[in-house]
Formats: sequence, structure tokens, C-alpha cells
Amino acid sequence: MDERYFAKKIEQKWQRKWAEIGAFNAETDETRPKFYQLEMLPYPSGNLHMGHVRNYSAGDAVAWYKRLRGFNVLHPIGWDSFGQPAEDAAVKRGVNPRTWTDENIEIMRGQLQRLGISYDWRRQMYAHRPEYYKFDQWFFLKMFEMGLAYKRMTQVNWCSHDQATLSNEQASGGLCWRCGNPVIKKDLEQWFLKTTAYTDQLLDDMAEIEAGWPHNVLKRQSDWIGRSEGAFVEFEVSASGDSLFYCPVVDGITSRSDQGKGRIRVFTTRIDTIYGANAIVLAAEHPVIQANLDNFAEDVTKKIAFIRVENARPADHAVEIEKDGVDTGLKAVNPFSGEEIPIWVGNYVMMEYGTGAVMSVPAHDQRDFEFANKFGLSIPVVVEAENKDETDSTKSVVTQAFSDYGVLVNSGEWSGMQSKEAKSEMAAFANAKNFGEAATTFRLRDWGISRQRFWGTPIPIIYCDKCGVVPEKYENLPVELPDNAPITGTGESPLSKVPEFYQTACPKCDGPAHRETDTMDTFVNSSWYFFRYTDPTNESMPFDPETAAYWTPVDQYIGGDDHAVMHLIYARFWSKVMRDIGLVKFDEPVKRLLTQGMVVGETFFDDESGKRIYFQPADVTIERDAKGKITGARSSEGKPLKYAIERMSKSKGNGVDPDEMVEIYGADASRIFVMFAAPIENELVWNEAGIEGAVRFLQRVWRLVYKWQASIRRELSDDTAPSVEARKLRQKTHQTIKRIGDSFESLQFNTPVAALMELSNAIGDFGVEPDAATDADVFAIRESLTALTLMLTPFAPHSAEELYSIIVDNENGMIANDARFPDYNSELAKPDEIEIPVQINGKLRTRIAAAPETSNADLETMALADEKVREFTNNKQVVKVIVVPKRLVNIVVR
RNA sequence: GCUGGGGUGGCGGAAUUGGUAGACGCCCAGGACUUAAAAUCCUGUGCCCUUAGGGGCGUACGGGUUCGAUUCCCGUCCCCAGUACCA
Repeated sequence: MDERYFAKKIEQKWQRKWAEIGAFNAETDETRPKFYQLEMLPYPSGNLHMGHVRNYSAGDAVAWYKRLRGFNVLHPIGWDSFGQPAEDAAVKRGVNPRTWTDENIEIMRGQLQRLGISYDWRRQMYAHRPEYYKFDQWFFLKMFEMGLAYKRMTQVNWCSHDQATLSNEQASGGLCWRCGNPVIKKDLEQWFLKTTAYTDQLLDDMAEIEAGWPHNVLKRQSDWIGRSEGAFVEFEVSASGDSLFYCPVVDGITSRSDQGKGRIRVFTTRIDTIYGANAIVLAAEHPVIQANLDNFAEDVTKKIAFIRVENARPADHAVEIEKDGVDTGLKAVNPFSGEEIPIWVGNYVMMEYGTGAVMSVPAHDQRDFEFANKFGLSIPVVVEAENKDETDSTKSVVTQAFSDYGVLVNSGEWSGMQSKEAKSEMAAFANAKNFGEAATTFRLRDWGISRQRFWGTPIPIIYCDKCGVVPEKYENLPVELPDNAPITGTGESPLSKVPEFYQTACPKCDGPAHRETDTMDTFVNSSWYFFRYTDPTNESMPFDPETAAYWTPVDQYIGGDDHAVMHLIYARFWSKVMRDIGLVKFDEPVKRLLTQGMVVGETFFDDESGKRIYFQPADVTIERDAKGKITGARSSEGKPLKYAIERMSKSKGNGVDPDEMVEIYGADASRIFVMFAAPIENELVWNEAGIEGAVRFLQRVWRLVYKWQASIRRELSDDTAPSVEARKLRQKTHQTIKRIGDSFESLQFNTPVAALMELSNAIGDFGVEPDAATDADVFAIRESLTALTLMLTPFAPHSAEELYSIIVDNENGMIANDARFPDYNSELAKPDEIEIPVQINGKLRTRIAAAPETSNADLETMALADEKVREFTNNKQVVKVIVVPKRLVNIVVR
């Protein structure tokens, strides 16, 4: 082997060797502790991007580290290979989605292999293969039996331009996220999974994973679930000329009272403030409003229509919409006070939340306050702070609602009670009097999984004229996708155009029947894929429960935080269902979660056209000032360019091809750089300049090993006394072993790389040349080079293997085979002498050298005796001396 | 707006959670080697003052607590992410 570092040559060599011995093939072994390292599976879009490289480099570092620590590691990869881009490609280019997908997987697998990620390739799962999606269907049937899968009519967001259904997120602001055209509501029969059956568990079980998940992810999940404790209260509609008005009975929104009058249900978290209600405010879409549009005065109806349009909120969350509303002329009776209050329509009330109706309590709710102010409505105060100064009612100018708890006033028989206590009692009272009850509402909705798409798992349901909705039989699974469906992108299910697919016999009566032609949301596939890895070829079950019991739950999951909510809530839901089926025995599938930041790119724009044309290419001249700060950039023709940082993507032309990186710098250098450049949870601004540093580092290590190669292979006698040099190097080695172990436990990847660089610098600075080295010197060098090489493995496995084979001088001595993380010896890590900074009045003035065990008293004496210190303490009174053991001495003088 | 996380050299970022601020790397400058370049190696590199020895300032800004604050407390400004006018 050459003394120069040829990345490509050694990378291919070790990838081949690992494959030969099946180095990363995981087998169940009850005698060894297991570790399940998982990264979010990629969508096979065609190419890896740097975000993938970051994700999989981090995962591989953990997998290697745990292997070096003696764990039996499961580190699998698979393909999230169902989804819309395959259909788009089919529409655009007429290719078969399956062919397109399979080709992309081949390309991306090659890229991952060239990066040398240590996967057990035998365990790949492919969402689009019948062997896998058969069990999506299996789970669906189980859930159908359990009452967790059901079908109902629902309104979906529909973009008539794109001919597509949209999720609420995609239809935010009432406009299609893709084309910007208005979104309409369309009625469709859809299948749902009852995520709401697990709402409480999804919230409460967070306690089990709290220690291992990012705080921010748990927060977002609990916001998403959105529990709020309160009560429903029904207000009777009481307008004079009652007959004019119509109150349709809509379950959960309105009801009919004993007197035959309609009641409007409101949800409130503050039933204690109900005596302060000055109005009922309804959403414009509320059924009572819609049913009476013809009965209102003409200008009222007009205003309602206006509000409905204006109510479409802009996508920018920071923009607050001005309150607007109109008095309908209808009245409602406060069931507590008997008071008659007006019914308004308000733009700040959402039909999608609660019942689409609120009781407006302006004195104690900021939004109601603003509304009442704008329209000059009364603002009756019913809660006062115990410390009266805080209550706005006592001030001459009221600018804000008082929304804290306090003492009830002007609240009939409840006056004088603590408002917090009154909440439950008033809810109980409402219940007893039959006009309300305590209730908890959630934002979480059941999971609509029907998609009018081709490239997804067919829903295994059959519709029979005689028997109705009939589940497919388990033995008939999988219900396979046909190969000849016309994919037009027109929004109707392509499967509904394939009679061979949908024409079938009823599993119950054997009569003619037709299949469901919708497919499942792709999030279904990713909700349980990581269980499949434990038993990827099982034909009768999703996986064998016993095998899975060894490997699962996942010990460490790593992926982008864009999946913090949906994917991770669905996966948690799925695990709970699997637990209830009896497949697993735990509540939570992922013990520890790490969310990595995005990789973004620096882009240079043409200043005139605004076109993105350059991404750090060679033909851009970056202009800097004397200190190296970027002041601007010019194209090769001398055009000034604008500079911006954006998410990397092909379409923006600022993407970096990982293959190119590997080709130029090597997989190891690319991986080290990505790990070193920024903390994993931060956004990473891609800047290729830094990668040279990673290459230089590897080359330095390479040269060091070659420099000492001959010496470290020689026989060493242990009777030479170690030099100061040797003792210092051993210290550094053992300190580094400690640091790197700690870093991995706390999932830091940038600092251990820095620690490795420091260690290699220390070896490079070793004051003795190989020919002059004593046995003790060589021993220290060998120890540190071996440790350095082993600890390099998680970041640069190919280089580590190559260097290790040189150090141990043994063809069979592979790290992947049997090597262990170096042992830490705390005695050796201890320095002989430490430097103690001496401060005077908190300012650093000098340092003194001392043995680590020096007592506080001795340190104090030494510090005071120091010449430099005496200069400062001369003619002054020493008031106090603070000694921090092994840290510093601070002398306070006056 | 609300919630969460932040603000440290020209840049990415360290700092044992109250104890030497700026590790490590990039950039930049100077030097060695070379006919030259590349590569490599060495030196310098927070800012200001000083011939030197050294001194002063410095972790967004203003206060506070402390022998000592990047770290804790109060106030202000700014950035990023999430978000739902959620009743």
C-alpha cells in the first residue's frame, strides 16, 4: 500500500471485505445485549441529497460506536417507495411507476453503498412490494375488526385546478399550496383510522419517552393533540317571532329543548365566567346561520357572506385579522342567568373547532374583548383578582381582558366563590339541569387514509349489493395493484378504471361485487416498517412477535424534524394498536429520538434577472475583505451576484450530489465533514471550503501511522521508564477516550471529531523521532495511534479499517470483526501537573503550576507567594482568598 | 400574536452548566521547501493601546446577584422554528 491516501481504492476494498464476511448482518442472540439503530427511510426520488448523507452518517456513527461497545447491533434500511412522485413521473414521462421506483432504488442503494453505511442489506423492506403491503392490508383488516377502521362521508379540500384532494396543511389559507388556486370543499366517502381512540395514551405515554425525545417534538405533538378541558353549555334560541327562525338539529352542535325550541351548544374552558357572557358568536358556516340566511335582514345576510370570504386567513400566521361581525337579530338565553343575549356572527369563530359557537365573555377573554370594543357591546365583569389592583374593572381605562382565575362577582348564587373551583361545580350543575356537561375536547382528528391515487396500498374492502361492506379474507391478501392502470392525474382513482381489478366476488355470498378503488395514505407504510426489519421475509405475519421482542423497541431513531408530528404520531398510534393485537408488549416504539437540522445551500443569483444560476461553482469569484469576510461575488463575466441561503434542492440548482463529493474527496472525508461542520440538530449551511480540512485531517492521520509503522511493530520490553513526552501523550489519549465516549452518549458528533483532531495533533507534536524513540515512547505512540484509529471508525470506517490493518499487521484483524472501543484508564488520564489560574479581584493575572492533589491551603500559599501576585497585592489588604480545588485561586484585595 | 429555541472572532462552532472565553476546523496574512506552482510544514490571527514588559475592553443591549456571570435573575432589541383568533 502506498503511503499516500487513496480514498477510492481503500473504500472499495473495505466495502468488499465487509460484504464478504457479512460484517453488518444482525442475528438474534439472546446472550448479547442488542441495540436497534434506525434512521428514517428515504423516499426513492432518484438521488440522495446531503440531508440523507447527514442523517445516515450520524446513524452509522452510532451503529459503529455501539458495535465497538460490544452490542449486537441491528442497523437496517428500506424504501418508502409508494407515493405521488412516482405517479407524477408516470403522467409526465409515461413511465411505469414501478419501473421508475425500482430504478431509483437501485441508484440510491448504490450511493449508500459507496458511502459505506453499515447496513444489514438483507433486511431491506420495500413499501411498494406486495410482500410488504400485504401486511398494511392485514393491519387494516385487524383494525376493521376492532372497530378502529371505519368509513364515513366527509368534506375534503379539493383543488379543481390540480384535480387533487389536499390535506388541511396543503390547503392553508384556502389556497392550494401547489398552484395557488382557491380550494373548495367536496364530499367524499373516506376510510378513517380511529387515532382518537388512543388520544389519552398518545398524550400520557409521553412521560415514558420524555427523557429520550427532544422537548420540542413532544411539545409539538401535544399541541397537535390539543387537549382542552372545559364544558359544553346549551343556549336556547329565543328570538321573538320564533317561527321565522329555523334551528336544524345537528348532533353535537345544536339540539332541541323540551319546549321544542332549538339550542345552540357552545364549548368553553371558562364556564365560571358565564355570567359575563354578553353574546353568542357563531361561525358564518354554523348550521343555524346557514339555515336562516333567507330570514335575516338583507344587509345582515350580505355581511355574513362578506365575513365568510374575509374569514379565509392568510398563510402568514403572524398576521392578525381585524375582528368583524354582525348582529343577526336572533337571541339566546343564558341558562345560568336567564338573561337574553344577542346572537352574532363573528369572523374569529371557526367552524372547525369545538361547535363553531362561542359564548362571548369580553371582560375575561381577549378576543371577545376586542370584539365587544369594536362593536360597542357591554363588558360585564364577573371575576376579580384577589389583589384588586390587577383587575381592570377598577381602572378607568380598560385595555385588556382579565383572563386569570380569581373570585366570582355578579354571578348569582356563585358570587364569592373561587372561579377555579366554580368551574367543576357549574359544569355539574349544568349537567344536572340538562343543559350541558363537563367535557374535554381535542384537536386530534381520526386519520383519513383514503387517497384517490394509484401508487399506494389498495384498501382490502369489497362492496357487495347484498352484504354491504365486506372485508377481504386474510387468505386472499395481498390485494395486488394491477400493472395496467391508466394514470392520468385527473383526481379519480386510477383503479376505478380497471375492471379486472375492481370486479370481484363477494367473500361472504360469492355474488358479484366490486373492490374499493382508493389506496392508503403512504404514512401507513412508514408507521410500522421498522418492525418489519426484524423479520423481513415472514409470509404469514407482519413479523414474528418473539423475534421482534428481542430487537424492539428502537433504541435510537434519527431523522428530520419535519416528521416530528405526523409520522411519529402515526407510528406511536400503530404501536399501541399492535400492542392491543398482541404483537408487541410495550407502549412506545422509540426510546430515543434525534432530530437533525436541514442542510441548506449558499446560492448566488444573477443580480439582473434574479435567476439562480450559481451554486459555489468554480466560475464565481467571491470577493472578500482583508479579513476574509464575504463582501460580494462576481460571475466569470464580471456580473455582480446576489447571495442567499436556501434549502438545497434540485429545482433551485443549489443541490450537491453526494456521488460527486465521494468521487472528489472520498466517502470518509465527506462523512467526517458533515459530522464536524455543525451540531447535528442545527441547520447546516453547506460550504464546501471546509471539506478540505477533513481531507487534510485524514491525510495527517495516514502519514502518522506510516511514520510509526515500523516502530510500533517491534518487540517492546517494559523496563524503560516513560519519558515526560510519553506520559503526556498517554494522558491525552485517555482523556480523549473519555471525551469521545461521553460525546456519543449525549449524541454529539462535532465535538468528538474535534477531539480526534486534537489527539492526532498531539501525536504529531510528539517530541521524539521514531529512530530515537525508547520502548516506552513507542508504547505510548502505539497506544494512542490504536485508540485514534478505533475511535475514528464511526466517522471514517474505511480509513480506520485500513490503518488498523497496518497497525496490527494482520490481515484478519478487522475492526468489523472483533475490535472494541479502547479502554479508558482514569489514572493515566490524570496529569502530573496542572495549571491553576490566579485571579485578583476576578481578573486573571497569572498561572501557577501545581500537582493535582495540592491542598487548598497549599494552593493559597503558593498563589500568595507568586511574584506577579505580590506586585498586585503590594500595599493592599488581602480580604479573602477563594480556592476552587483543581480549578483556580481568586484573591480579593482592597 | 402565542409557544419553543437562540444571539459568542471574518465564518462553522467549543467551553466540564457559576470558575483560564474563543477548543477544533475554515478563511486570511507571513515564512520554509521549490526554477516555479501545487502539496506539505512552521508562525500569527477577538478588538484597542504599547518600542518592549505589559495594560484596557470583550459572549446582542441595559441593569442586578456574586469573590467571580457566555452560564443565574429583571428589562429591552433582534433572529430562527412551530403554530390554532382553539373558545
